[in-house]
Amino acid sequence: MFKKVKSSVSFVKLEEKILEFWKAEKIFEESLNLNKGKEKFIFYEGPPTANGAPGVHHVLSRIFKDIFPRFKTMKGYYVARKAGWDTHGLPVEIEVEKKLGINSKKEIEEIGIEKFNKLCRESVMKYEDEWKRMTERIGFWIDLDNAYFTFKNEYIETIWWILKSIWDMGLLYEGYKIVPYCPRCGTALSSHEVAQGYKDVDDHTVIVRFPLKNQKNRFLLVWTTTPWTLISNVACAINKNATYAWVKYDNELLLLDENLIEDVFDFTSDFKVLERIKGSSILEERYEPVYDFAEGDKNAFKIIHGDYVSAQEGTGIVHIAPAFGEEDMIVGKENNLPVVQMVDESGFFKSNVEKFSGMAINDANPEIIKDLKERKLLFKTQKVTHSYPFCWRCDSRLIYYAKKSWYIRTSEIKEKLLKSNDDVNWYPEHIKYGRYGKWLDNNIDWALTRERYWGTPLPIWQDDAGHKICIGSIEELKKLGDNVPDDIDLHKPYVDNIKIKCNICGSEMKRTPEVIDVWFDSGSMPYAQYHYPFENKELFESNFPADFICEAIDQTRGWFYTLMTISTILFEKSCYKNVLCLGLINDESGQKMSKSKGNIIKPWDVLDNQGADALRWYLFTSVSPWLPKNFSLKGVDEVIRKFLLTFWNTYSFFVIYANIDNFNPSEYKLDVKERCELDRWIISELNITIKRVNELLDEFNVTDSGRMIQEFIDNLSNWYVRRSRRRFWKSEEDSDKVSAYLTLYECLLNISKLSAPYIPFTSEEIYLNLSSVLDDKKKSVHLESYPAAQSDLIDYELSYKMDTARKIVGLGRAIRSKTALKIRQPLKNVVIFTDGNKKEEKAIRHFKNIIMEELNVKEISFVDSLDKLVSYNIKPNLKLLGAKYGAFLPKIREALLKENPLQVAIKVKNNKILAIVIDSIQYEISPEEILVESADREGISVESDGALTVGLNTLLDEKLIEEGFIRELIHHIQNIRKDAGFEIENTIETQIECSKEVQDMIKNNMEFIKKETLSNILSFNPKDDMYASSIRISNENIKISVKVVR
RNA sequence: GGGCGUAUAGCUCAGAUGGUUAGAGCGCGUCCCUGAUAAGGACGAGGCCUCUGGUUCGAGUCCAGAUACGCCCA
Repeated sequence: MFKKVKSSVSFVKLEEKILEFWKAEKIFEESLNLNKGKEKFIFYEGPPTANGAPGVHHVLSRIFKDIFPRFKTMKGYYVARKAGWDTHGLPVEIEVEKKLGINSKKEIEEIGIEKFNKLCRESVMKYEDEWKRMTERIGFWIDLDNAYFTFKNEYIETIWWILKSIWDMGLLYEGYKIVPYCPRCGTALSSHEVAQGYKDVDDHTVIVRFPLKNQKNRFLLVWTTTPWTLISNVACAINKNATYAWVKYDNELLLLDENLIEDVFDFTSDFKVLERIKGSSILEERYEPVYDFAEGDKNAFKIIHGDYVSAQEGTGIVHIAPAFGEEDMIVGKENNLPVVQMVDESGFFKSNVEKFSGMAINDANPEIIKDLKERKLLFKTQKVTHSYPFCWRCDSRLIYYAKKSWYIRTSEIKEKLLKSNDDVNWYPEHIKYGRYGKWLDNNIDWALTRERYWGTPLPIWQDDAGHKICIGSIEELKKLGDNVPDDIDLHKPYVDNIKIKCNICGSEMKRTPEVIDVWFDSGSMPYAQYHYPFENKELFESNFPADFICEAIDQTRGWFYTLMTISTILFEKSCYKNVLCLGLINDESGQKMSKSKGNIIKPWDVLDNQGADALRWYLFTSVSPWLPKNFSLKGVDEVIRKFLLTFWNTYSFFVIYANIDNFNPSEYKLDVKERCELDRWIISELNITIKRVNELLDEFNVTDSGRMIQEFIDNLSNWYVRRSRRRFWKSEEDSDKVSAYLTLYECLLNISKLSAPYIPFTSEEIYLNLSSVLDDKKKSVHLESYPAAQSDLIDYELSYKMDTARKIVGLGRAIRSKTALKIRQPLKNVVIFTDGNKKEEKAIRHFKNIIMEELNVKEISFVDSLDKLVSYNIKPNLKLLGAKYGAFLPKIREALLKENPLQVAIKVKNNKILAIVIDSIQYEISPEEILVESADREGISVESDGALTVGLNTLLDEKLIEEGFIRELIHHIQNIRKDAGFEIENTIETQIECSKEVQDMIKNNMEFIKKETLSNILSFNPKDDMYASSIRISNENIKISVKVVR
């Protein structure tokens, strides 16, 4: 029979046992083999970095990456799941720097790149074990043994092939752009790093007077927060659509945005607006440079237009230094402005900046302000507080700095990218043309290179004459390069040692020193994971594009973008069709989890105490995946209590009774149509659930489908099983009992399959036990087919009827609660008013037995008018009538109270005017002047929900009281049995000591009591060897003794 | 500063296409029920559905604006 089930269960232990089972029986491998050769569902794993410990947010993405492959596998698809690891980049380098106790490029180069990169390689998989352990423990099925690693030669070779393709298309170029740069560390930072370091600081902003060329006493008022950048000034930007004003002040004419006059001249009233002009009218005007390092460039020092210039702050005239600002660089390019770079890579002014030569730029600000003041060019300085980025490692101010680096001309393929995006389904949808679409719309070229060490080297060699060649494979490198070792490691410094002879001029070409952005590594995974096109051509082609990818929402600008960009360049389409975005995880109070706040929840704390299924279910169902989650351990506990345990206990109930009855479901067959209505109802509910869950999962909707399963479990446990309990208890085996067993069995078995992708452990345990009696059982629930709904078993009308019956029961129980009449006390009847709703009435009649049983009443009846349930009191609205009739009010009141309350109430209800006659004079009383209160009729108590009203007859006669008393007595005997520790199936002897009256009542109900309490003997002679307990029912003292008999 | 999202009970969340009295779970209080259950049921307290305008016979829902928070980007 079934394996014995304890109702107390440790999910953590259970899961560990299942993990061993999966491993021993190679269930994952088998689930793959099962569908080999069948239609594929293609999943791409976005590679995590394993040089840090995994957090809860990693669990989140990994379980969402798990559930769909599991679901699709059960639907018969072949779902390959190749793991991958992101292994390059600054995070790895920083980890090693920390270990070495250094933090600058200079120190790295002193140690030697060879040694440094060796340490990087070693540190990359530092937390691999913990990642593997976590991955397995949460039940994420992925092929870790054949994972791709971005640092492997084969992987890099594919990237080289991609880069060469891009090079051949003419989309790879070297440019001069602005990067966030830490002068102390000598390196550009990634945007992610910059975002970490914003701080609010007080800065001096300055307004400087720029003299217009050949126009005496006319000045531009130019605003900047970084005076040191004035050294590199080459232009001033205005907005051509804005209106500017010439303001007379101190015998000079100053130009600024008309909307900012008040702000700028707030220190004086001694100014006068002379003229207003359109911005466009002064475009191209020349001015005298404040600092001239443009070396006579013809285009420098004029007024240009900048879209972004606004009247928000400053003067509406912005100084342009293309070397130190991205927007400056862009407008600089548009206007052919020179880039004047007067700052070296360590953040010091170069030697030819006479007055400030060798000065650190941040120290130079006061000096420059002083200089401007002396030269009478300073108009005003002001303090402002704004947020500014600092280096998160060394806390020095970052600068935006023009550097040479390599770019992919993605702006040129923007239209293609937009088209690729059109074909992608985003979850949630708004990302598609919102955050992501807008990002594509504003596409700028991809800054590809980093001047770092541990990364994929850019495969471009060049000579002094600027001739360049891009290498696309190891073979090509060996062919063209000098002395390339057979086992060349494609990383720095080895690859840097290779020289190539230029085929144009014959001189020596050296590799450009940069490595590439790690995001290019991960964006290349569709190809590089299979070493395409050098190997596995067919394998790649049959696994492209992906049906499904899933990562956190911050990847819109990361992996989601780089994947799509590379595939669009190579194949003119997106390499993924469906993408699910996940929200961030905060702590319980909505705070970001961070080390400094100490509010980090470690996955193991949850996994070791509450278990993986509880965590999975919590993350799946608590809130839509893309919304931020406030993680709460209490929430996980609630999952255990409300869902897992309810499921488990229903299952345990079934197994306990099936074992007692030796019931083997595989030996019976009973068509659902021949089962009783309650059974057909729950089977219908089951199929509705199966249908909806399938539909929702096809739309990648985990949350709603999970909630549906939970609701079904609740219905199964708290209505179906509760209603059916007696059917399982009864000793004879008839078709009703068989029907009950089969129905509950089918529900549980189906739910174990339906829930398998969500809670792979618990579902496995339940499935294995329940299916053990079947001929066509599978070795694991995960090798089963996913349940498909049988639409002929769905009966929506029955659902409606049951809902209605349950509504009545709810109202009836409310009345009992209100009137303090226990359910055990039988009542005469329940009376229902449906206000003419025939459908509702039909439903109630249909389930009247259930209603009567649940409410413990003898009869059920309907009334066609509410008056039969409720009586009315009417009262004059004294506030209104008083104002109207004043002293005559008492007479009105007297007359009103003589009226028939019911008829008045009906009039008021129908909004009709009531006419009353006092002393032959007719008075008209409007409905709002009368207050109607409904009250319970004598002996009847009501509750209503909308138009539906339920009344319970609360009058008790002697017979009902006796019956209630007996039920109460039985209840107590049952409790005493339980206290005495008897088994459920034990038969007992019961002895009762009580008054004569109670004895009479017991004698009247002897057989019933004996049957209910499984008492063979029931009499009034207590003995010493029995378990005894004294109770009190309705002021009667009763002593009950019990013992087991054979 | 820009883009996107979110805002409903103390907490976590539901509330197609506008339509009676805005719901559930947790927590709290008071009862009730219980021979699968660590459970279940009833009642109660607790809601300017963030705010301000607008559209409409009617707005939590649609529109505009504001505010706060989050994410992304400057």
